[in-house]
Amino acid sequence: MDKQTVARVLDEIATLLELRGDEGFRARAFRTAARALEELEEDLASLIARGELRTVRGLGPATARVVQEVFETGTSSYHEELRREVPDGLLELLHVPGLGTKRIHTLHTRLGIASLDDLEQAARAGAIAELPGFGKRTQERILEGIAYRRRTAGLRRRPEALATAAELLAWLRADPSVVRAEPAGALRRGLETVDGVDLVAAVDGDGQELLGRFISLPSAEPGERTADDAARVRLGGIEVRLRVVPPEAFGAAWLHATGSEAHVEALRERAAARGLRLDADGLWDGARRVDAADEDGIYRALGLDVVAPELREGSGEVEAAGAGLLPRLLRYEDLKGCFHVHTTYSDGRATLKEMARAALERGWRYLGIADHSQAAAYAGGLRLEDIVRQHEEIDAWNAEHGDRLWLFKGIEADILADGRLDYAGLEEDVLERFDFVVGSVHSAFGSSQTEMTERIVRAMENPHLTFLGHLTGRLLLERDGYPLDVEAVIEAAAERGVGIEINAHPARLDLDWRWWRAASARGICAAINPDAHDAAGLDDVRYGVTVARKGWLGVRNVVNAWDLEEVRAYFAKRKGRA
DNA sequence: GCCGTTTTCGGCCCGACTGTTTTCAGTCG
Ligand SMILES: [Zn+2]
Repeated sequence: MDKQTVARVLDEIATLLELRGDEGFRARAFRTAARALEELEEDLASLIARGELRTVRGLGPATARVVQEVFETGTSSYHEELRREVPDGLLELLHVPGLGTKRIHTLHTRLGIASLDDLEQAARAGAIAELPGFGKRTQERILEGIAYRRRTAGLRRRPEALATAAELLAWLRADPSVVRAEPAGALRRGLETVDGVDLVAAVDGDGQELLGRFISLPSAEPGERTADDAARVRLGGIEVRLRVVPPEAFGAAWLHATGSEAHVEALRERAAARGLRLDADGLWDGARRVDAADEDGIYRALGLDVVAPELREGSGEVEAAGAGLLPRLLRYEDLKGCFHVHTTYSDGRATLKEMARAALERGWRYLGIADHSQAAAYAGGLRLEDIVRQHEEIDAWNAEHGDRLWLFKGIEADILADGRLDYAGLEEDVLERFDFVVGSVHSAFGSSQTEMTERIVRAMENPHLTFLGHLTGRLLLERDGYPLDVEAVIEAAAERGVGIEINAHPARLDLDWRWWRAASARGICAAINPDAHDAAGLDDVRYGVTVARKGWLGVRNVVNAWDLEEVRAYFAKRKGRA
């Protein structure tokens, strides 16, 4: 039982207390305890073994009891009691933008609302606007939030989908009848969200027995057969679709299950033009199977370079593959570091040195620290004295370890409502002290598209700005980004030589891959930034690499795939305009 | 619920923004 898990229970207790309408400071105490646990330098197990839990500042009798119980048994009776008391539906309502625990409590007690359906009914009937503290606008926002929730209900983000795929692939590959099993569909193409997990297995025999066991997996809800050679189950709320084929048909089956439809259609046309026929079972010359047990063989038989799964979106990749014009795509191994990493100086959960060591472990040559700026007060944004302290620590690190891992001094500066960068109004040129500046919008999401676009374009007028951070502000499956004329921003960024971040957090993946061909064509550089708040978060750059590949990007387009000296030169050139 | 003592209970709490108000509660990053 790790401290993160225990902290999550404490956080949920706090949320449940708030939903129940308890006095706010009690809930706060549980949240404080959760943070205290996260920031614990020491191992939780040894602390408990020594009976010193209570010595941790922020843990008192009640919270320490919960920690101890969760650590020993995996659950907390207090937590479970609250779960029984508070309707499950109330937790779901927290995902509706504009609704927090207080308002949900009010909705529950005044209108008996305990689910998304209840909420929708009440909003449609106009009952919510009548409540004190609520109004017409709030009611509208609630309906918008419900619609978004409904629209995205069957979708999953990549980490969850990949974990489900891995679990079932392991199960398939352990089966003696399975020759080969692979993921396919949108997951394999690297889409930011998927409506399910597609798997293809090559099997000895007809696979009927395997499909039978697949739909009655003990860990899944009972599934169903969808065709002679296919079935689907739901596992942890995710739909998993499996097709089984004989080994000689695997290449074509995998290709079809991977898609996209547009890509496969383009391949079919290409086959037809060569007098061949491509279907989900093979590539055919009349009745004769063209040898294509693997995908590569099919592409080659069609006179094409192999198209990486990420590019198979029907956007000219087949023509490019025929002309030998496919880009050499970025790989994870190309990365030499990354920027936009948080530490305990602001809201990170790992210290600067822990993050630096984690970067070393990954074989990186440099790391860009970028904590929050002072406007992000809640996130512990850096005040001027914090900046000085952090820069001293970075200088000391570089003096000692800079030959192995160089730390760049960066900051995630808020783009304020008027388009100024945080710190920009001060007498001394604070932003000048940094090697790079990531500019991000964290407030005033409600403005119009014109205002938001002007605000971000204005931020780019500050010559210190190096990268635009999570440009559209979207949170996948939580909310759309704010309204923004991305094309205009790209145009302005190109003119001013500002780079754009591929925020690699799996809930952001922002700027989206769909923009990157246009952006790179205008010479805009990408930075694959993990926005990491702990060491494990650094590995999110892998999701960012997928986005870059979907955007047809290669090493030259991605700043953190460059050598240390090149990055230094890039930053210096940006600063030179100041 | 936890802290910190002014040892027995009062104070805790980041600030901008929004929508609801007509001075502020609630949400959010
Ligand atoms: Zn941010």
